[in-house]
Amino acid sequence: MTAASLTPEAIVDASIALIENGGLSGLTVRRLGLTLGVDPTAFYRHFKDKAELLRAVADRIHRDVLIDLPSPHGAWQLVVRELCIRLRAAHVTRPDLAALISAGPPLQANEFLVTESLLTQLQRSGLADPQVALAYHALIELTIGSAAIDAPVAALSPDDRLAAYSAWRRVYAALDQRTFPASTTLSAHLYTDTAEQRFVFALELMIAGLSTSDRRCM
Amino acid sequence: MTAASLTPEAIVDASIALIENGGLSGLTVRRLGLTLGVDPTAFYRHFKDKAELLRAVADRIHRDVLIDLPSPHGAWQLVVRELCIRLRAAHVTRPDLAALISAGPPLQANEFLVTESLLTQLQRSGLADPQVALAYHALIELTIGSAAIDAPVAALSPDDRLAAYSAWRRVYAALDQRTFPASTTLSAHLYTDTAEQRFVFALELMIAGLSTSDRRCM
DNA sequence: TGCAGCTGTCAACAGTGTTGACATTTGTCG
DNA sequence: CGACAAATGTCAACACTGTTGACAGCTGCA
Repeated sequence: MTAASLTPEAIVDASIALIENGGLSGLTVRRLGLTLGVDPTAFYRHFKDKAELLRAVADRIHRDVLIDLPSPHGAWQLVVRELCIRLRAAHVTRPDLAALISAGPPLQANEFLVTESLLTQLQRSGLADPQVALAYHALIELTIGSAAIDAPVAALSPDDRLAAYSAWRRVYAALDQRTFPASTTLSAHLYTDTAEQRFVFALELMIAGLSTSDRRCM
Repeated sequence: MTAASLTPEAIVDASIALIENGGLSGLTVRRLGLTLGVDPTAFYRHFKDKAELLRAVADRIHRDVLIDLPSPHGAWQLVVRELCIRLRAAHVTRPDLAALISAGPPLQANEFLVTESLLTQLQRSGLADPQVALAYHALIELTIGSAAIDAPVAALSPDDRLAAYSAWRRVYAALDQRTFPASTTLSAHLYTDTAEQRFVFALELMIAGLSTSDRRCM
């Protein structure tokens, strides 16, 4: 037992701090020991692996998704919307972390809770059970995928981010107009606003699709 | 200038081969030199970085997305559907590779072509230009995100994959029925069929949403 | 012929995750 | 209370990783 100077919680805290400035690659076993004032390998007394640590970090991040969720009895569309926006935000603020959420069931407590919340809301939509499950997968893939893609940009300062966006628009605008007519024409509308706004558009698209019963119009 | 025994093309070929069995982490500079029968550091004569190599690999993968694309003059919904399915397939067969496609404009030729194709089709939908751009972002995030999430599972053998899926269903089924009523009830419908089928459901949902003009029904 | 540049080789550096042996402290039980 | 066992932190080391610099050889061109 030993009145351990180190606890799993403290290690996860330090890990998140390291990730928040420096990205996922900023979290190394040696740096972890350094910030905790402890030998690097002491970490292995509390976690089997670095992978196990990362799972614990992911779970900690999921913890904040559910607190103060506005009444789960409103329109299911709004609750689902809010849930997904929060889930994305939780991932996007920790660069690269979403990338390690592979397919598969959650292995930690808080992940189960998020899943349960989403499924509960989708059940209220009146969809049949198989469709509820499909809708769940669809929302998760969009949400986590969006976070994984945007995380590197989200790590930039607001100024740098806007600069990056306008630079990217310019890349499309500078293409040859003959071979890339659509790209050049639309360049002014690509990467506008924030990545979250663009995500919300996609999310509402998907939720709207779930709301209409006759959704097989192709 | 020396009848180089090594070419960028050959290096990219070997890199893809290494990635296809062993995932992204299977591609190391030393292993690359080993399979090419050459000193590991010879690689740096043709690429500035490993990052530059990865960008070249990504572009090579995008090359296969557009070939033999069925008539780009059919219903735009069907062409977009096919494009996204191919794009996802191209990424999912190379584990972890989708993860390195961060936000931002393509930097290589073939990526520009894929973007141009998608934008062209979306223009045919009759949406206004800003909505076309938003739709493009939405589809890309869903497609690449889905690939990034499913890639690790796709790397398994078919048997192992089905085994994993049923194991995951069992995880949800085994939860406490009181605190996780939705998860336990729906466990039989989670992770059914293939990941691609589930993706197609999400994709059709989104395309259907784009097809209806009055899509703001929340 | 000679020079210049491209190309592959070798040794080395700083960094990574991880393991084993060792020492110390702590809690539990006879 | 004393002794044993478990838990915890320390240290050195291993097998990796990407990357750099100096060196040597070959090529093509002036």
